[in-house]
Amino acid sequence: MTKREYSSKEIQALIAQRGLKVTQQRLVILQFMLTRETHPSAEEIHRELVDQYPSLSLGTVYKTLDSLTSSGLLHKVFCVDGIKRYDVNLQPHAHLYCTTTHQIIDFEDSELQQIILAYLQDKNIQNFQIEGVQLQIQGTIQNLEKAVKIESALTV
Amino acid sequence: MTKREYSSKEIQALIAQRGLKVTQQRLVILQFMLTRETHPSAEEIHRELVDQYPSLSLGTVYKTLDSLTSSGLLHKVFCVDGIKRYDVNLQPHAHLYCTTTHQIIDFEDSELQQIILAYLQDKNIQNFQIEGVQLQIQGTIQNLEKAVKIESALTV
DNA sequence: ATCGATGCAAAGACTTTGCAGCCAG
DNA sequence: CTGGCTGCAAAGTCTTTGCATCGAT
Repeated sequence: MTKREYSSKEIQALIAQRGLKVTQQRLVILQFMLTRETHPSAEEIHRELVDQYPSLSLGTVYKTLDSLTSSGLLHKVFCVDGIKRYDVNLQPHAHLYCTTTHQIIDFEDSELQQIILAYLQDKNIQNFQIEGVQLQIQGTIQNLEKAVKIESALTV
Repeated sequence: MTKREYSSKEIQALIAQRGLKVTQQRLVILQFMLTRETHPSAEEIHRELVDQYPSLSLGTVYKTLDSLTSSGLLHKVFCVDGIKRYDVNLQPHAHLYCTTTHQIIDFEDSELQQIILAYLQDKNIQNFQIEGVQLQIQGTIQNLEKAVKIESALTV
């Protein structure tokens, strides 16, 4: 599964289009999220970026994740461990959750999203206005060695 | 959507079968969970029970939820709000999550579960052994007054 | 120049832990 | 009895908030 690369210009545009000021912190955090397949928490993001940007504060990471989320650039991920995690949300996708390693990996499949949404719209649930669906597929990663390789290649 | 009633004897048996001591607190908390369609957090459970059982402490609620979860009587629910919630419904089902009130309501639909599982088995995801799926449907409860009525009818 | 964004620190919310005493088995 | 469980309080973790200062537009 490959993510396309985003230039600094493109990332600036994504932020500006939402009416947010294009600050160094927002650029850095959004860029970080765009290069990740995993779904880091605020603390993980801060820990990974603070070496390169020592003045970046944890509070700013939280505030930035909030504003990027309310402007639709990120989504919160639901997760049993009770920690808020974030996901760059450019297309709808499901999550593979490994019950052994607790990793969350993207599973992009627009057909499946379509099927679920179509089914639900057809059902026409009483008194509930659907905004979206999130699917988590629980299981175990089989070929662990290979999976870890993929992971580390992505997180360089 | 109707839940079957459980007698005190049955609830005692559920606890004892797992090798846990049958204490007043565990009885009360499990009974409370069994009568709910929603998925309360530890604090909500405590708030609702403390009037009737004034000595019940919040710490005990947390510990009880932990032991009931590790013995398989409850499940943790995946939830974007970062709060740990628990679920007693042992049949597979989806959750309706209201982004306004943060309520989680069960949505039982075995056909939908079948459709999703069949689709995924057909896809035969590489290096991943599926154990199950969890679907969260995000949106807003429309007819709030009516919804609250349903709610209170269920929780008597 | 303006107003939103940042950094810092303090407060807040949620959860876990430690331990003395209690009670189910 | 006795080992597991409870209640209490303190500590821990994660997140939000308030405010002076800064910087993008």
